[in-house]
Amino acid sequence: MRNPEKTKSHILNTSANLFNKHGYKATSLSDITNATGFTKGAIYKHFKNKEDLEQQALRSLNKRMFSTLTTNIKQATDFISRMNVVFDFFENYLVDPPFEGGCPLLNSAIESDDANLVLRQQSFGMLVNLKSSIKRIIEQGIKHKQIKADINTEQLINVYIATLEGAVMMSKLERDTVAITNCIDFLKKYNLSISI
Amino acid sequence: MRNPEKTKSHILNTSANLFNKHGYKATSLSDITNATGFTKGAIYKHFKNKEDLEQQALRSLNKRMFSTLTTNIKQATDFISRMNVVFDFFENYLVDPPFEGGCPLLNSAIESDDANLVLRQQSFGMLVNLKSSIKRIIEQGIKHKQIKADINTEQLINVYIATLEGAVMMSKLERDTVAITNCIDFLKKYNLSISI
DNA sequence: TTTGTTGGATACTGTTTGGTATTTTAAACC
DNA sequence: GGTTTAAAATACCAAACAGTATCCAACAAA
Repeated sequence: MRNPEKTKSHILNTSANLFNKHGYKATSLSDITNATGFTKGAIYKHFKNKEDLEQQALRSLNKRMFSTLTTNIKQATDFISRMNVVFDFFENYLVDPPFEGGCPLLNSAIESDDANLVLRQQSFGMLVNLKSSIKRIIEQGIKHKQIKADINTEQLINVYIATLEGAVMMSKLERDTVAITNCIDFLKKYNLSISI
Repeated sequence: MRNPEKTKSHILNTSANLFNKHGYKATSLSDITNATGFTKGAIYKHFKNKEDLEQQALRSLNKRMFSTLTTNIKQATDFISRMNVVFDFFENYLVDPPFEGGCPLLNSAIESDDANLVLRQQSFGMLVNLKSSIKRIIEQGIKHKQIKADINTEQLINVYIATLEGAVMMSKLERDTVAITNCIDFLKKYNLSISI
């Protein structure tokens, strides 16, 4: 029962989880072979080298992350409920995680430095995507007069993301959801204050 | 010209910078010997093993972090200016960094997992310290009627730290101080809104 | 049934890793 | 000035690492 595509996606998914949970540098090929049940032969059949696997794994996490986020945003109809989707999404990293290890954007951003240029660029790209998703929500909110028009959009985007990502870090470190729920409550209250 | 104490502190400081910049796992002993000019003999004379060095290095970063923060807080006299000290402190991670690589709390919190228990506990301890520093500022602010008494102290602490840490991550990734200055501006405006 | 192709296992390699044993060398003391 | 002590350099080690070469076995096509 051979299924090369399934093999590749299995390696990709499990290694993505390992990378996100333990770090890219800290996850060795033998960790991956142990977790997948496949051997190095299978890995090097489908991926050029470990760096390539790391990049494709992060891209996979990226896709998983944004596919659920954007579909959920689309189902919401106004500013408040759309932002609540974003909040739920971050809260789920701790309450009902789609994969272990917290937010892949946060993790890859912190780990990647100049020695790991491509990974850095991918993290950067994820941040750009997240920003533009939120930007759309805010601009729609202004356009449809759901929130005040005089808000500083770029600033608010940065505040949302910083607060949520920082809260994920805190709640993960404390193994306690208080930080993330506190931050979300705060942001929700703020959203009400700018609502019309 | 031998000076064992100086040797130890030199190894400690340079390795702390390397750990904070490139990661604990990613920094090898040969990286440290190259950066310090000393050999493994010197390292293992002063430190039990690499793990011990990592822990002492993080403790050193912790001290450096909180010594400047607490002395600066003491010099401020009211809630607004004390919180501005905290904001400046975080902003300096990007504007005038005391050491490379950003916030050691954030970095060690993200990298450390169950495989690195002691490092995790140290990160946790740093977060606890930071929280209690801010808690004191808020409580003093309430006590001296500088801010409203009905604010949710624990929530606000979490919001401050999350926003600042998240902003450090963003600004570091973007190589741009906009995120951190935006977040600080937002928090300053909030502080004004709760001031009496 | 045989043959060609390719997915995946196995065996192997050179390098780097953290760590140790030993040696050299600088200072301290008598 | 010779001897002791300890700091640091050197030389080594086994294990782990990423990566490669080879081999085997499953499927497809003939």
